[in-house]
Amino acid sequence: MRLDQFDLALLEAVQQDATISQQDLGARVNLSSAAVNRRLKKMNMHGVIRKTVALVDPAHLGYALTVITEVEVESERLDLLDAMKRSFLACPQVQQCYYVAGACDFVLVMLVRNMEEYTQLTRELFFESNNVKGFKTLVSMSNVKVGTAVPVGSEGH
Amino acid sequence: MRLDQFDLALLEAVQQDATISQQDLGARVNLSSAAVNRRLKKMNMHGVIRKTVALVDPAHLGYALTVITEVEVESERLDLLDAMKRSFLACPQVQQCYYVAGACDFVLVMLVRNMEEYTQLTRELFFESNNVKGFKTLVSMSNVKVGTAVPVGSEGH
DNA sequence: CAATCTGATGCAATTTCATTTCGCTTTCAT
DNA sequence: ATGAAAGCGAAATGAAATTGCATCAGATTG
Repeated sequence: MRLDQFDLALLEAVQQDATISQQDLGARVNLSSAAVNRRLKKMNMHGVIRKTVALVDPAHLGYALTVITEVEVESERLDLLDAMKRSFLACPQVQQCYYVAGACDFVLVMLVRNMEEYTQLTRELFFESNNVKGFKTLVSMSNVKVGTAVPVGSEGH
Repeated sequence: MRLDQFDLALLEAVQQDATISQQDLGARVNLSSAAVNRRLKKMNMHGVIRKTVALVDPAHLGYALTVITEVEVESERLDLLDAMKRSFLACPQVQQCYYVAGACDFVLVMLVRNMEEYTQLTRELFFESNNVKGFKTLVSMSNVKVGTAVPVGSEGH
């Protein structure tokens, strides 16, 4: 799908705040609300906008700790990796999981209430997997930036 | 702010999809649309819901690569750390930045179009900082999970 | 124990917003 | 030129959010 300057401006706006009315969006980018509606609908259908969600403050739900874990696997057999991926996907505390090339194999970003919850999770996710050679835990002292906005400025793809 | 079962159910729902109408939400949790409206407004005001945003697919904007960088700093002087934090915050490609205890000092999750863009960013963010002892780059081969939903089930805080 | 205060509810009226329709303009390839 | 395709704005329609109001349950107090 081809995106013009209007689309990009809309994306930039709704990435910051999806509650702005289409009228206001139109005023901001110089378009009628009908045009805004059509463009947003199209971008939703084409998957440019994956979804629109409420971002909840973890602290208010008791999730005070962000922990980053680097996991090294024993075997790279595909079925074993898939099983691990599935267990990470299924775990609500796992906010993000990347399968990476480099020193380790998986990087996880997790949200936990306290260290006990984390150690409990390591048991479930790592020890019981039988395919984890080792893991390194990094505890976040400060979540400097936790953003969701994809850069939109500069050139198109 | 105290959250009851209704609030939690609402949070769970709007974390998945913030476009559901308040009527439908009400039907789902057994509440009138007015009550849903009031509860959502309250949670917005109290910061339980930080914001509601559209999640954009990076690939559609040409951001094909996710890179994780572990940065080790030279000095932990507060003013120097703050300067670094600010430069990370200001960089749109930096999706997340954590200041961590452990082997390294910062963990960054970045979104870039290609490796060139990344090496360019390392120049701006790391080499020009004069406070980076070294950094390790992990390239994501598979973004297994990139979620935003804070766990809501189980016990309250 | 009764009075009262608080916070939250549902209903219904109102207002705001999203969505569709329609006629018009532009672009581009015939 | 000409017709098809794409996109626009204004206005009509339909849906949703918001608010006023009467009410109710639970806690607090005299």
